[in-house]
Amino acid sequence: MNDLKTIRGMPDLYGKDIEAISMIEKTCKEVFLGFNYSEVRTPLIEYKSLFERSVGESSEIIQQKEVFELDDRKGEMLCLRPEGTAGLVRSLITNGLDDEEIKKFFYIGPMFRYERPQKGRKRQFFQAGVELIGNAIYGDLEVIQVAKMILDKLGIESNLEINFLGDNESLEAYNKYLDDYLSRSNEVPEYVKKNPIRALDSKDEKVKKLMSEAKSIESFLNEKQKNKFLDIKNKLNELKINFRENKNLVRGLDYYNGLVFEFTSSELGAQNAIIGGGRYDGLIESLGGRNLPATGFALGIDRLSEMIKTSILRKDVFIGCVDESSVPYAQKIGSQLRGTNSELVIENYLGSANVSKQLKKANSQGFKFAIIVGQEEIKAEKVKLKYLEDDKEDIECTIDELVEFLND
RNA sequence: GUGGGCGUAGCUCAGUUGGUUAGAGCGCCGGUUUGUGGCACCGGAGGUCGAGGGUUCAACCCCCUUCGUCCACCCCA
Repeated sequence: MNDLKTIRGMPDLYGKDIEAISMIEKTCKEVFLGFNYSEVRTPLIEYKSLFERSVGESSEIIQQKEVFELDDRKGEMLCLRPEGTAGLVRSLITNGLDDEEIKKFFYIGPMFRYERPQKGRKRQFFQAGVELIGNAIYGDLEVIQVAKMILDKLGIESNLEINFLGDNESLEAYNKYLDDYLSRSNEVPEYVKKNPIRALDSKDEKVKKLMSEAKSIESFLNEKQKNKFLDIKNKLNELKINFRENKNLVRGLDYYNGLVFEFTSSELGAQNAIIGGGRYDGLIESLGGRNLPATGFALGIDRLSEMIKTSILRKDVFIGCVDESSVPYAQKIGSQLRGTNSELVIENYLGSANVSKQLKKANSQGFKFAIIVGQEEIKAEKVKLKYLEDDKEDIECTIDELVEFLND
């Protein structure tokens, strides 16, 4: 009965939706490769325990059962990956790549979270991300530059927010302080009690009011950490990258520390983060690898795609036919054009509409040129090229001349 | 997991206090035009009214259940 429906939060993507998504993926890939990051493809399914150990027991992803679980028939609990970093770090360790050399990786692909869908939030969604692993000087800055370049290339307006969380010790101390501080009130929601640092970006008015009197995370940083943050801010200014310091910015995954950042957009409603990332210095070691520092970010491809409305596909030549027997000649023209220039988008019309309707189609589908072939053209070994966009005279020429013309 | 809105043609949506044959625009197909587009006109196809149950002489409309979708909480990219 309902086996023809898509399942909740996992729509079919077609038309403009997928146009925008694949264009963004292409742009991401170009930028990643341009910074010499190399691709890693890890499986969509991993042991669930991997995420319990990385993303963290206290994160909502694990807490609220936001992972799609499955049984492997041998009693092992598996799950669809809810994010990309854990799998990538796992593969680094699994394949013995966690040596001292600086490594730059990227990934693009679907992620899955069992959440209630809303604007900018699906159960299957697409992320692209980078991980910069090893003792990289100013690695935080490079990663931000990569993110910024993607947004610039896509022409997307956004705001960059940054914060500095310190190391695992200072984070722990701050969490302890908050726990203690918040326990004064009995109006603190459950999720804040479990992970007190979440009180920082809570939208709950009572929590907000309480937090306005609390100490900031800054007061738990030592001199070295404060200087590190100051240095990063100065360098961002030198790079002319605008940012806003947001002392309430925290990330939901337990492994983050040090510099964290988010690119946000006001166009997207409540789910306004389009890129989020930061440092995760302890993660590799805690998963069983070496003690290597690392930083990275993840980018929400679906969210960006909602900000791109205009069609970006270019269509060049529509080749139609007067009658069935002209089709082979039309296909010969088509394959010659494609053979000399694989960038051209060429439609060989295969339907049976009359010439007038064929031209209407060519026009409404946004082609730049149309060619209609029939017996006259075949006999004369010529083609007539019509301008659909401009009001110019038709061009009559041989196929070779046509190839030459379209390659200019 | 919580709260609220919405499910009628491929798309966007009308549909009266429950009443006979469920509509429009866009798109699609055909024609006006048997070899020439953007416009216009004419015609056509396409619906188990999301699904299941109930109330009723009668349900797209009321009730229950369920699924999907949207918005917010929450979470995060």
